[in-house]
Amino acid sequence: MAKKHEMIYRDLVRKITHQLYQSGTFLPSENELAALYGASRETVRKALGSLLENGFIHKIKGKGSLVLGLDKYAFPISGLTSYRELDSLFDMHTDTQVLQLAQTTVPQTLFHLEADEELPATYIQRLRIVNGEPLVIDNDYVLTNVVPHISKGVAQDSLYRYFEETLNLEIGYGSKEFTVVPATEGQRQILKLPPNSSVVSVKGITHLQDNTLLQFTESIHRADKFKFIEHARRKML
Amino acid sequence: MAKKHEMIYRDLVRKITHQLYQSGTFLPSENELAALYGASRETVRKALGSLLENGFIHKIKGKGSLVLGLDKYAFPISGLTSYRELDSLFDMHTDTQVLQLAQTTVPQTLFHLEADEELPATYIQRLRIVNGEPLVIDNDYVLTNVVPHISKGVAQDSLYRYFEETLNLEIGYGSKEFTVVPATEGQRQILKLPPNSSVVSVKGITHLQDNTLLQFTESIHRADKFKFIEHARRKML
DNA sequence: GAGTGGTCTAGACCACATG
DNA sequence: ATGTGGTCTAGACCACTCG
Repeated sequence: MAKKHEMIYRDLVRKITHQLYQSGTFLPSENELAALYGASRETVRKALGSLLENGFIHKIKGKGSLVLGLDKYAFPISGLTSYRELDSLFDMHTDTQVLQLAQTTVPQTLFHLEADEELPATYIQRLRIVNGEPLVIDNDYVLTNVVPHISKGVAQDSLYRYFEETLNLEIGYGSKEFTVVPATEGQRQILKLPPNSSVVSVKGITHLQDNTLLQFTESIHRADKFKFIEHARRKML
Repeated sequence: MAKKHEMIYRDLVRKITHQLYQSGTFLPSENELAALYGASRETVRKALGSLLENGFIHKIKGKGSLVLGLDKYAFPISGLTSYRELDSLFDMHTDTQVLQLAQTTVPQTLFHLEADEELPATYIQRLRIVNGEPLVIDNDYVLTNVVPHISKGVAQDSLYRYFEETLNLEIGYGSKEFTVVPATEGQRQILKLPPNSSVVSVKGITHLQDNTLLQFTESIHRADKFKFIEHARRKML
């Protein structure tokens, strides 16, 4: 399962992060890379496309692929959504507390569902504690017709690992919506927030590769600790 | 300047939004589309890649390209950053008020610059009023060595239009950082917010195609009106 | 003019889904 | 067995940059 353009992508990421290719310099040309990796130019270009998407390089026509990475004006990291995903990259002494685990249905108003829909689901509420501070409340609704049962041990560990490694479900795509809302009384208590605090609500819907609806999520983040960074290219469409 | 894969992309977007291809159904196969548009399959695939990126379709191996768009569980719109970009898509009775326009240097602490750097820039502060409500304060610092002068008329209209159409500058790429912070006294007054309000700060850096640093921006959004939606595919890298 | 990235092609083989 | 998308190739022509 080793796709060539992914191998090239990973190798280039490694060489950039290890500064074998330094920021401010140009990568070898596409033809040179093709020769280097024994690949066609289009395949190299696929790898470079991934580097572009993730903010590692910027391409300049007629000149080459400029390494960005550690540019002095660049913001720290690209494409991460809050601490939940930060945890997996850095060591942050993260703890997870399972607060609730029960059978219910997906709350209709929260996710803009039609009034008459009843979607049976396992409700999991978890508190994410980073460096001793309660930072995030994850509220997950996992549809029962896809995942019949979820144990406390699985909730404590990782839902995604359970889905992918044990159940062999393949995550496909999803959408997320970020808004800032006043904290509810319950959220204030759990996150130990002062009165009139705001939280960042990240609502998400996740589908499997085969388009099956899997999961609804609302993550409640302490607003003062929330950060989202995005790298964008000018879209010419 | 009509790139084939863009033409195909635009045509497919049109047909999806006009429901000639309805959500829940599959697009014609890649081979059929190639024949339809008189293009090679790889070119069609480039167009489909754009549709994928923008959340219009989901591809399933062995089956086809599933149209999403108006799926009943999908969130409304993908890839937009708040009202600033919403305005350009919908008619929203938007007004812009130029509050300040002056020569300064880019504030060092705000954008994590090194202490000894002095970047001369034109500072523009603008208030965005949507449907009579003051929603966003845009603070732009446009580097003087790239754009020597900006008139009030230009600030009132659109900086980007001026950069691209009049000065023929090509926007390349940028990064954005979203955080939630307490409103300053000045922001509270301008946005007419109650005490102890929070705002969403979107800090951005914009580069030109040739990698020249163009602009620093901090947009201050009313937190209760801010929304950001993202479509994500499972990344297999 | 030589080198670069941007686009496009016509073919090939594979893994997967479906009947 | 057929059709689908996923990957890869070897070549072509273009627009751009730079000496």
